[in-house]
Amino acid sequence: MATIKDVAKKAGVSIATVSAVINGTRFVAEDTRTRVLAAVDALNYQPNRMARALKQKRSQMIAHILPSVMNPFFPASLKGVEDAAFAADYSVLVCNTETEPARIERYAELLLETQVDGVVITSPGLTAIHALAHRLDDHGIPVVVLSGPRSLDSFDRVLVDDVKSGYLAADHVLDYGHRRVAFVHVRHSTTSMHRMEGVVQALERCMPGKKPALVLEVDNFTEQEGYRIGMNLSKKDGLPTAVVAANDMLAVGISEALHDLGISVPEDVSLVGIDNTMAASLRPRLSSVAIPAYEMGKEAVARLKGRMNGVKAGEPLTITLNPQLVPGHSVTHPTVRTALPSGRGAPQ
Amino acid sequence: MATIKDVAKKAGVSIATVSAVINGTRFVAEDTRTRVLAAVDALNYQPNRMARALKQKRSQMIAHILPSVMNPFFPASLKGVEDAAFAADYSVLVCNTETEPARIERYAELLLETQVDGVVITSPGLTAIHALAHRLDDHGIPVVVLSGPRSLDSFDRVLVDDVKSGYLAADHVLDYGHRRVAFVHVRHSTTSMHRMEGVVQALERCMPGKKPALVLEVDNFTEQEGYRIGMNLSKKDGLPTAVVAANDMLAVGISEALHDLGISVPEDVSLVGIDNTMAASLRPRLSSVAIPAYEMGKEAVARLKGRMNGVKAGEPLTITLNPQLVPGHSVTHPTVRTALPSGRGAPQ
DNA sequence: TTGTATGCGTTATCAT
DNA sequence: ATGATAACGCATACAA
Repeated sequence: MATIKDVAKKAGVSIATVSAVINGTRFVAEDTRTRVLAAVDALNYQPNRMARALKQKRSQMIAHILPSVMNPFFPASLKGVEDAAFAADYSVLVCNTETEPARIERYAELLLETQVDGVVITSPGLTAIHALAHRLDDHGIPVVVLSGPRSLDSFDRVLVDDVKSGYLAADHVLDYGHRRVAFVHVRHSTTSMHRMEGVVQALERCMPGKKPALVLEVDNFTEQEGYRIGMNLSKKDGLPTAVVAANDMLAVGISEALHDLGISVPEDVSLVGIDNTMAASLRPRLSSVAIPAYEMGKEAVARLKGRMNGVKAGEPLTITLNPQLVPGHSVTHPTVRTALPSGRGAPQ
Repeated sequence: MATIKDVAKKAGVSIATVSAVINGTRFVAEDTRTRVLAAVDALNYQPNRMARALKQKRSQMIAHILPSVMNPFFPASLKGVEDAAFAADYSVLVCNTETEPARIERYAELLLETQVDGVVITSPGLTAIHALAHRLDDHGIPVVVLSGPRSLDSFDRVLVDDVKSGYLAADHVLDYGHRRVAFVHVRHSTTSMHRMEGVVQALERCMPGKKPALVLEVDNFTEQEGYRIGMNLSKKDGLPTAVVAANDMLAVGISEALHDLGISVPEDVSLVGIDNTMAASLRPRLSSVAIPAYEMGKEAVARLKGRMNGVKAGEPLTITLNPQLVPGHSVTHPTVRTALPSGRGAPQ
């Protein structure tokens, strides 16, 4: 690889001049400039980012920490992050934590060693994540939280209104006349908690003082957990007429379980998801609440850029984007047979 | 950030000694070693990777070039790459090209500037990709091709037997008695071409000399294209009894189109995908041929490590992994009405 | 308008 | 067994 020295020699100038023409950091006569550029071209010179980073103490790299690249929500936000970073000449380091504390801690070290300029964190609020965020912050590395736990409130955040997401989902089935609505909640997830809150609000508004939503708990946002709870859906107080799942992957699992139980969607049970990541692949198409993951990724990097370019201090900024209901075909009116014990005609 | 100098001062030794104890690069007395480690601990010292990279000419970073993070196949391989890289203390730079030549070219520059130690390329065989691969190679940067075009045959490759994938998919429906089999092919994709070849082989073996598969062409591996072709499935020679899609995303789109047309899977038409990425979310569960994307990612990094540690020259190595049929519920026996006028009982 | 020289934080060579 | 010091490739303060 040609170095700046080679270019300088070939162009018959000093390395300072070469640096100047490359970075436009000071005036340089037109003819020398062209000589330099010619040399650059001839030698196929590429500035060494490591050297530059060392000198400038900026690596032009950001990291994106995410719990799992297999949940389709994250590739979407990752793409947003990558697009924005690419446009701003930053590289993106992916850090897949699988929510394992050991990996998170290891990544904390790594990112510090790598001198990344900023970090976008998407993750449930594990203590390891809190430690990581604060550790980065202590070293002056900007952190933006994307759709994370509300407890990370001393950082810039790009959030979506989770309460509203839950509200929209529940409201949708209520609109269709459902009154026995179940919510499938993920334990220890603040996101899920907020979504549940929205569900509860919608029910309360629709039927003041009435029995609240039926809540079923699972351990994480996976299809497997959805399947598991789906198989047990009728165990507790009998089958609900509508189910709101804390996310789409759960909904997929639930749908599968219902299918295996011979219960059909939406004829017997209506189903709504949140995230709108898998809607198209479910038959019938899943009604879901879309979260603008891609935009959130872009926005997160925009914030990061702000902080990296000097806006050191100042109040933490929170941007909240809006979820949006995307109706599919998994919700319909409750049928007589599931509503009442009497006369079960097949209302075809 | 504390530097090696600070540590040296605090421990009352030279920086050479500190470096030695950190890297285990030479003997150092037990007591000084402990003093150094104490200082490291006290100052929370983290070696600067940029400086190290500059000196050693190795950045401990690899890049993963992929066409789109939204197709679930790629997150799977990305995870394999990331896992293996993480275990070997390498960071992963994601380079999402969207198969846009401009982005690919820009990434070529970037990777050279960043001095990545190796690159895993997953991509269709665009000329920009060829250029990138050879350019990296010219600079001595190891390249491993993961499931890419066969034309990149001067590089190490981790492939899957695409012909066999197609064969397995077709064989599956043939086993069920289907004789009118359509293949949905993606134009300009060598992967799709090989899969088609497998389909053709299976048909030829099953019905020598008979009319080959019905081939329908689309422009890329997306659900949208699948939907489009699905709506036109019966246009050409009438409805086939079974459809093999070049990948799962296409299958999802096809399934959706069929649903919209009132044609049910598998009662009216059997459907098989390839990749096994979305099987679980389709109802009925999609029968598909699994590609070991995760293992391929791991294997690719293993090869990369080999090349990065000295195995400079030598024949390009190709590893071929095996696809595997994963039956779902989207395939069944052809029904009388779609099959032949004469007597085929509905077996079971 | 351009060149010289220093230092960024490491590793590695050469001494001692 | 350990210390000085040069060099990695670049940006930049200071000279000229």
